[in-house]
Amino acid sequence: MSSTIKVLLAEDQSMVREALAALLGLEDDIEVVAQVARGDEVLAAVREHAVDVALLDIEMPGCTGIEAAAQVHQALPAVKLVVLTTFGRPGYLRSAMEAGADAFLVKDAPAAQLAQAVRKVLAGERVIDPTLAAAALAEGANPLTDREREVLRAAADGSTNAELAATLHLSQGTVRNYLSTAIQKLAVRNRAEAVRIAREKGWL
Amino acid sequence: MSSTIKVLLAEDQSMVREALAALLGLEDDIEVVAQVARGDEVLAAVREHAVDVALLDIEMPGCTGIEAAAQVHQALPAVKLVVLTTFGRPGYLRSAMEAGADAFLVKDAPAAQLAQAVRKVLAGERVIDPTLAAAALAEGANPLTDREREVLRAAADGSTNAELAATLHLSQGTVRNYLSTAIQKLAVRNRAEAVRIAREKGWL
DNA sequence: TCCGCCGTATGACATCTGTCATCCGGCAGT
DNA sequence: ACTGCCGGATGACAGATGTCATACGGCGGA
Repeated sequence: MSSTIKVLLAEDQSMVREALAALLGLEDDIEVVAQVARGDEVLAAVREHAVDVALLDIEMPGCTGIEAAAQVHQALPAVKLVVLTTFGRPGYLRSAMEAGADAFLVKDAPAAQLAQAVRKVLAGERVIDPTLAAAALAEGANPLTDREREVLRAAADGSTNAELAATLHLSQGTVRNYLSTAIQKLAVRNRAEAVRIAREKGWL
Repeated sequence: MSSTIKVLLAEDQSMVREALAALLGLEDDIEVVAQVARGDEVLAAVREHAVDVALLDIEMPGCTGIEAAAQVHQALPAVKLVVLTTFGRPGYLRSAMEAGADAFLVKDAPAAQLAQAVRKVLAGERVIDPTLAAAALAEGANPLTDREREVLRAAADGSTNAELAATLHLSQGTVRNYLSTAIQKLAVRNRAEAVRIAREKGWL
């Protein structure tokens, strides 16, 4: 391999993004050819700059890094995808893998792993934290149905049943039913706990 | 000034911390002499390495960057303090200033501001985002009493009144009273919304 | 000294939430 | 064709939550 690895960085916080760029800039074989701050700008930037590896944060405006990964994976399957996240939520790992990600890193891993991951995915390897992989397998899949998830997500901001019913075009009773089943599936006592647990697991 | 500026970096996510170190390492006049991942390790590290400027993230295990700032400010008032945070919550800015911080930066500001802020605080200047300063002044002070805040914080995880009463050694009725007054002060409808709003404002 | 606020508590009341049984239509698998 | 699950709905009920009036001791300011 003679030429450098072309990397795109997608991360909404400029300071973190540019800091990561500085970090990768220290590596001789890696070049950050593009930076974006929104999920919905990833695909175009990857195309434009003939990127080898895209480094995607999950929490971004526009669309999540996981959705961006899915778009890139479908349009340009040769591009390698590294998903980088603050939260080591097992559900995120699962979704990232289903979206076609080649690596999944949490931001509290040592910085050296970043450049290593870039090189490894380019060599065809997959990079996943074994602890997290175990957790993802242990906890099983998301037990919530689509509707239950939507209602729970809408309830996360403290909306009342009446408001939920209005915004989701459902009857109040139905809202209560969905929340009730979600509460039972998550083995908790009330909607607030349900929201918290679903968030922690990356199921929201 | 002939010698370099000695900086301490406190940030719990290693990847971000080391990336910021790489960023600051590009500056000739700045040297990162210490890195810690916990708030409660800041003071000792500042002492040990004769730090000129401490760069503190707010969200950290052990204690928050704001608490760490207060400790350092009291013990070693000559050390300059830069508070760095993901969330531009006006209440955070207010607390940081009260704790003796010299600069307050949000992570989605341009990376170049970081090194600049380090130099400016050392020159005796204060660095504060004007928009955020305006927001902090506009929203006024935290209207919640100590107890109301504690109860609200304890309620944030979805605990029930009975659980709150038990952990806080209060009667259930008192818990309800505190939550009720907090709900009214924040002009919301229920505890979940109260938690959300208080979080957003940095009052929790 | 008196007023006001805080922390704490009680009781009563209205409303919201969570549970359960039951129902319907649609759709996928066997 | 039958079964099960999903989305959607109703009604009844129990328990949790939010509101209000009221009370008491302590403490700080006018």
